[in-house]
Amino acid sequence: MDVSDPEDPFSEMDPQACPTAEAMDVVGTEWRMNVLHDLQNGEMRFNELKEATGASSRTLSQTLDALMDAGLVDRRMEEASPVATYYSLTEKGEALGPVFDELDAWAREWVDPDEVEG
Amino acid sequence: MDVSDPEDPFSEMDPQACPTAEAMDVVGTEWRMNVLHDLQNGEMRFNELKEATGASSRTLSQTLDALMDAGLVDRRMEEASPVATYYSLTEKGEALGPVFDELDAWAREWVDPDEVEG
DNA sequence: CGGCATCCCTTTTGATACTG
DNA sequence: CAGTATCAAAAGGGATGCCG
Repeated sequence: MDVSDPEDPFSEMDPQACPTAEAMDVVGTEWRMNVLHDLQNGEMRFNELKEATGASSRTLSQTLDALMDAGLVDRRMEEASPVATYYSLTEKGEALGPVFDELDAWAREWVDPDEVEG
Repeated sequence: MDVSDPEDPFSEMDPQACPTAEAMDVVGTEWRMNVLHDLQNGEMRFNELKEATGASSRTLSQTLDALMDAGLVDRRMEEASPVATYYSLTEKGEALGPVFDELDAWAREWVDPDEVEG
């Protein structure tokens, strides 16, 4: 009479069950994907990312927090007066490049701006 | 004093600006990615997806709705008595295969179950 | 400039119940 | 089995103000 069904392979979606599930847990939000995508072009400052993604400072801040926490993004701060912060991909983050490349290819092939049919 | 800054290249993130942005708009949620990923292995029934993804019937229903709306998923219903519905990827949906392949590869390479360092 | 705190509204999601 | 409807809780996200 255990709570969890013994027949069930993974009672409640253990992310461990499938690495891809873990991956989606980390990358699976639009904000995170957008930031990651934008950073593929190299390091960017907070406000640059803010404008590029359209996120509010609060949202961007949280997103970057999550990404740094996941080890996908690195922060570099300059000790200057107005403070300059630069965000960039870690090796782990850059390793996602191929994923975005494929997504990009897919988008260009299947997501047409006007659903062109002619 | 207009609300939108004339200097701003794309006042409010036109998805059209970048096809990839569009793509992320369509695939960029964990539920959608999970369903899409699960369907890569072939057609599945509603309840199978429900158990596989851990989504509630309401959530799964909405997710499938969005995916069908985006033309990524197809529905096939059998006119039997208890009603059997099967969901599968459309050509457009299957075209996302490489994306998941890459994501999978990345996950296996960078997302270790125990963060193994040995 | 970077980013945290607060207020508050919107969206998402889960339970639960009900229908064909 | 495959959903839909309803309700209430939780998370997400924007606006604004403030501080280092």
